[in-house]
Amino acid sequence: MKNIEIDEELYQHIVSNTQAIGENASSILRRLLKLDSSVQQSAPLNKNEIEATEQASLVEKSAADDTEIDIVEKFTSSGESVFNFINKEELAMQRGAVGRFLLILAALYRAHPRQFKVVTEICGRDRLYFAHTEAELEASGSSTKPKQIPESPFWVMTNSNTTRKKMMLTKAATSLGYTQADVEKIRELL
Amino acid sequence: MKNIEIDEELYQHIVSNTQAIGENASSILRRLLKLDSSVQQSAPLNKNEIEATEQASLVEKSAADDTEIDIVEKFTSSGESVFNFINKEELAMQRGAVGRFLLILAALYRAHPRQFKVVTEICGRDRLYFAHTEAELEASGSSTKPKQIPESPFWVMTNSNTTRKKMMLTKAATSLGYTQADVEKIRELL
DNA sequence: GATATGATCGTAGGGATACTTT
DNA sequence: ACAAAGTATCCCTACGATCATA
Repeated sequence: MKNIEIDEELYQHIVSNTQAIGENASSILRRLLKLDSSVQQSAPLNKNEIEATEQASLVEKSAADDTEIDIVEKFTSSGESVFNFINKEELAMQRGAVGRFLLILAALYRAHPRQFKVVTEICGRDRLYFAHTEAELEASGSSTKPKQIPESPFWVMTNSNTTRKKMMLTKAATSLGYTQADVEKIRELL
Repeated sequence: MKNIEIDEELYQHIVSNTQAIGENASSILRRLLKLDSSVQQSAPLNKNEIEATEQASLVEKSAADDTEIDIVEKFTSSGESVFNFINKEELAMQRGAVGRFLLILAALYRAHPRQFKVVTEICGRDRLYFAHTEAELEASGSSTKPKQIPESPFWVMTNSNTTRKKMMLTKAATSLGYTQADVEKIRELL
């Protein structure tokens, strides 16, 4: 993802062409510029079709990268990489970074429920970032805004800027054994 | 100045259209979007809007006050009711009533794109509740908080309590020809 | 300084409720 | 004066950039 700076008026023009809740700038601009979008969002695909498509492209991409064959095979054979638990549309629908953050973490947990506890070691100078209880996080700082990772017994600290949330994701994915390339992909989901 | 986040590929597309050393993003985008560099033009109609407009005028000409028969025929022949466009999980995921409200309206629009314009007649004492543009709603009151109904050319007024939002849904569903029982089901989705 | 981390506080959305109009 | 209907203010919560601190 890249950030560009544009003037107020142009910004309003883009915003006024939003066609879906939570639609991002890229999607709007691609429509306005009549560029192909990688994901066709208006097509009435059902869930199975979407999943099939996403998995296909995932395998394709990973298979092309021969330095990481071992890990790729492990993930794809067990079917347990985060990418199998990520729903792009659900992500896109989130109002802010916190929603996406939690969704990505939930996917990581679902893919690695047993190893997930290693993320517990990721923390700041004083503050804990991940824990099993809300209270632990609250006790480690002020206004940590703990949130439960959906469908998991873990909690995360949420009071940080987006940069730090990305860093947290990066560390978590790395701890769980993802390759540099996949870590990057995960980070960019936020 | 505003910052927007766009994907890598789109960024490259924009960069590759630079026409002067040091040209900024706004300037490039304005050229690509064919926007005047001094005065904001009104947003060009998108495909949906154009289609809706054409369809609307057709309906107007052919069936001015026989809307109901039209609808009944549509139900029985095509079997396209809102319930085919409602995704319960998506609904449940919404943070507040506004999100659900918009999703339900979007489903109603998808099920009845041609007849949907009848909802335009639903309004309060001064405020318009539904319209084709944000500006119309804004002009009809203060802080009306207009929101676009996703994937549709319609906008709704959003600054009301939940009770009124339910009422709006009830009226909309009724106008579109749903039975008392189905109207009730739709209302309760919110 | 320079860097890393913390957490305050400005901003925006949501919608109940107090207020206004009929 | 009272009620009903409708409006929009304003309080609350969430988010996360930015400034404070180590």
